[in-house]
Amino acid sequence: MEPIESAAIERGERLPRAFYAQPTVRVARALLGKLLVHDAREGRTVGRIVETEAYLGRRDPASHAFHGRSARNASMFGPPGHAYVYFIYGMHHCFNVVTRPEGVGEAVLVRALEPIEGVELMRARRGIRRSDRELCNGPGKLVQAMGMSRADDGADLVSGALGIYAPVLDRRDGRLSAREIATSARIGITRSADLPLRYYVRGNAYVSKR
DNA sequence: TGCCTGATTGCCT
DNA sequence: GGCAATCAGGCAA
Repeated sequence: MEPIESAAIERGERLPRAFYAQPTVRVARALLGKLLVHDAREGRTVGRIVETEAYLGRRDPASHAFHGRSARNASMFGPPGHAYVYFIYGMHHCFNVVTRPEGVGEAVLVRALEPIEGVELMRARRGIRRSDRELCNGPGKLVQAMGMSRADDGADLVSGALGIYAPVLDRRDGRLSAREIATSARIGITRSADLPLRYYVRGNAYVSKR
């Protein structure tokens, strides 16, 4: 993946609904290198997705959807291309992208971003003394830095203030080659802890854990 | 660098 | 009642 040249990485096309409806593992890998953009009242923040995890719904014991639909996970069962934002550990939120057709209940957790634009706004939200590397290198951190909240649960990523774009870096539109993507077990779970469903950009300094 | 722990609250096989 | 897809800070080495 190309390094950050400046704050001026050009946004390309916004990802269409069909992108999110694909198999969850494919979406989790394809999201690496894409730009998450949030236009908030205070300003725009943009981060390049460098780490994701796939959660495979009712066939995955580690997924919130494993035991079926509930009030908390309802948006996970909704149409693809919407956000699933949940509250965890009494103080943090995590941001997921809903995949597959409505009713299936699968999603991709976004675990880390490389800050691209609005870095000072991110720093203000996260605490002034933080290095760039500490702004978005974890699922709770990036939600805070991007100014997202539980209010974004269910938000449509295809239209609205929160969206994902394919950057115009080169002819590949930010797509990564297979060898640029590393795979590991998912972080912080106890069930199905051995499954290799975490994906991250190999060698990228903004990933949450090596 | 890496391990351990406290904080804090919504939700429930 | 117990646990959870986390984070930050403290301490030892």
